Amino acid sequence: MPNKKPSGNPAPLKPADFDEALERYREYLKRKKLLFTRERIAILEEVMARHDHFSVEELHDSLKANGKKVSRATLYRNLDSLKEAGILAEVDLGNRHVQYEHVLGHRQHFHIICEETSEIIEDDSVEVEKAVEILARKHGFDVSRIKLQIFGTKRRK
Amino acid sequence: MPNKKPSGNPAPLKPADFDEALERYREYLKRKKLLFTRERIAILEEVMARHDHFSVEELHDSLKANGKKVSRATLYRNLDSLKEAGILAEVDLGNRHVQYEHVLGHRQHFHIICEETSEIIEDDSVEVEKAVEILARKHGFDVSRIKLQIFGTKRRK
DNA sequence: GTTGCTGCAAACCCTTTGCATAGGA
DNA sequence: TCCTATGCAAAGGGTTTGCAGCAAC
Repeated sequence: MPNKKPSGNPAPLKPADFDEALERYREYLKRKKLLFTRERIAILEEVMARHDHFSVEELHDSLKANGKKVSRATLYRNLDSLKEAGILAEVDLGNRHVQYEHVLGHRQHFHIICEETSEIIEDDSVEVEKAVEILARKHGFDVSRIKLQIFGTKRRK
Repeated sequence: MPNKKPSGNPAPLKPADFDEALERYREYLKRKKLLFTRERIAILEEVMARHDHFSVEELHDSLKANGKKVSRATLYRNLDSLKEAGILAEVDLGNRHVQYEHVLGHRQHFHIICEETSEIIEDDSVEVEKAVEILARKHGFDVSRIKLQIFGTKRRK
């Protein structure tokens, strides 16, 4: 099933978010004793510039389109560090492809996926968060990340 | 990260569940004008007999171990129909491998995943379900399936 | 008997890896 | 300069597909 652009209430990305991401990534790299390379910055820029869900291939394409030459191998080698740094997250949209979205500058949000049209809505809910928190506590867990996909169909009036 | 067996409050599987699954699958196949083959039944048996999370490879192994020869190709070709019939579901345990669990005979449940030990706990929560329902309604959605993964770490006392 | 399903093996696609070279610190 | 990161191309692993034979109905 094809993917549509998400809609709903995504939190806006402030211009300062790239700087924050850069700072965070720089600290992460230093902490892990990894180098601050031109390719890593290019990938970070591209990740922060995209506000949709994208595959590795699409990220590779948009890097190329913007004149930033980064090989696929390098891309793959660096995605995990962006995840670990809390900048990037994998999303499951029910379509068997690994897709990503940047997470810095966006509120926690969940995905509501229409099984008929593949429309994707993003939204958050304090009530869901609270209920999840209570469920986790019950088992002695401290929550670090919630992945929620709601599959269903949109009612037409 | 390796996988441990899930624990928590999984609903028990009644002996009648296989019959129910068989009936449901038979109806599904008839409706879709697909044949009721020996291989399809063997796969269904194996899927219903396993109460853990399993990969396609593991399912193939246990079929073989039980003397049911089904080729990998046939296995792959039929998993989608089991999903569509509402008997099987994919689960995301954060480990980049596609895994399955049978869903018939089990209550809806969520996965709580420890990021340190990979321990997996399964449990449900009416409160979470209600909050999700409300979130979906807000966008005009009828919910058909909820996938929830809670990542965190288990507190040690 | 007809049509769809299965098994095999090859093809495919996405991701990872080995190695020589380039480039941060 | 030292050592890590990159690019390339090849390897790897999981999944899909074409085709000939086989099994449901």
